[in-house]
Amino acid sequence: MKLSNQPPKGTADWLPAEFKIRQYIFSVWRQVCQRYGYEEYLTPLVESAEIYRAKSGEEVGGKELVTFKDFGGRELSIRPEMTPSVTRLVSQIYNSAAKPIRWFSIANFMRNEKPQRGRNREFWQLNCDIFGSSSLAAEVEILQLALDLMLEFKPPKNSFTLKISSRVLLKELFSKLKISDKQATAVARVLDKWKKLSPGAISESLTKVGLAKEQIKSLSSFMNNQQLPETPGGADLHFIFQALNDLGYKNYIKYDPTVVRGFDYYDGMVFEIFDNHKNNSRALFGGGRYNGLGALFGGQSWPAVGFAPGDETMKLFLESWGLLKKITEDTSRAVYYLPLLEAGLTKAVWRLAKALRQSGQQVELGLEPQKIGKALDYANKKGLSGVIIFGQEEARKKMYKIKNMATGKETRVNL
RNA sequence: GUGCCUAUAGUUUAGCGGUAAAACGCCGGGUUGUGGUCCCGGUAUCUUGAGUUCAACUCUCAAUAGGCACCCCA
Repeated sequence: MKLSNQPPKGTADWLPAEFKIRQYIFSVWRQVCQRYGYEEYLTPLVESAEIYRAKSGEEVGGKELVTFKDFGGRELSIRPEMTPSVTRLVSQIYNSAAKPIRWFSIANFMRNEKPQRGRNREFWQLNCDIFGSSSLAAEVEILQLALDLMLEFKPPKNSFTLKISSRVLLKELFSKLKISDKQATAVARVLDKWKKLSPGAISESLTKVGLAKEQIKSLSSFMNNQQLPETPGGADLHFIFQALNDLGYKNYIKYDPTVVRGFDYYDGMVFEIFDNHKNNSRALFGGGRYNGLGALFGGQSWPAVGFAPGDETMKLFLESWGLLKKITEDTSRAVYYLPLLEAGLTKAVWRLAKALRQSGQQVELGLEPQKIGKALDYANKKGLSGVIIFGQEEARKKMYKIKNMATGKETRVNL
């Protein structure tokens, strides 16, 4: 029987060329986070399945969950998101840790869903969070971090927009309109799709939830108003906008009441970063404040604000705006090729390779005897920066030559 | 879960009812210690199964795989 050499559906192999791209994205992420003083952490690939069932919602914590049973009959899941794991981690150390806690991680996740453009079953995410601060300064920092993560890739002007709103605004509005807590969740779901659904479909859905015409009208005028409402929640957002404007991010940020986000656990500021490219018009990633989750593990709750960009959407953004050319076009490697020009020199060549490596050089060794023409051809195709010529002639003179593949120049080095 | 599209060398694609082309890649040679160019050669049960036909890579149906959109979500 012939086995398929394709990776499982919804997963991807990273050949060296692809690996280079991912490494580039990850290293930019890591650098920017460290610049803000964030510390890196990692949790196990699997967690008890019930953590996700309790928290991640019907799809992500339900049929999209990849689970198996261990020998003790415990049901485990491959993580579909980081938030429950990091919440579990923080709950262990929260009381004794110096606050605020600033953490980030770069990890892979699995969701058993139908793959499509920008969405795979296995994907990687950066997770950034601040735990233990209720100050609006935490919101400002998280948003600034999100902006800097984008800007570090040197995107063109107007290539993306940070859209900000707050769940508090909805809360205030719901209370004013006398919408019950029971209705609130369902109403928020509908509002989340404001731009996708037609006005008719929206009022139909809202009527189904039990809202009166007047209530729907008020909701609609709120959603279409580009001005911040004059409420405590609006004042908080105003403070955030003011701070980001002062820091020079004015051109990238915008108030947008249609940003609601699907997850129920958001209870303060929420935001999404939109790709403005016409081929790729979508939310790249989002996040916000979620203060209530700590209680999941029995303890008290604590303030938290964070976000999580994914590797696939980020790569599409970079590709669309032509920001990966430098990475993909430069195939050169600072590696020397040391061919075996004579079978009799095998041991001497191995010793030379060892010595060069010990001095810090990257050396790729020829495994079988090879003509010098072939060796140069090989180094060329692999994009290696130089070839170390060490044959009978050189051995006799107790020296070797380094040939620079770009310039063709040879340098003699005595052994 | 719903809908649409696609399937030909390693890769990207052409092709016509009469037994397969190109480019690039890879391997070998031209060129036995000096590369990138050039030249020559090699590299395909046309996804699988059934049907229509004298004849199917080409038409029909099914299966399988992949992609895209919805749903959901980052």
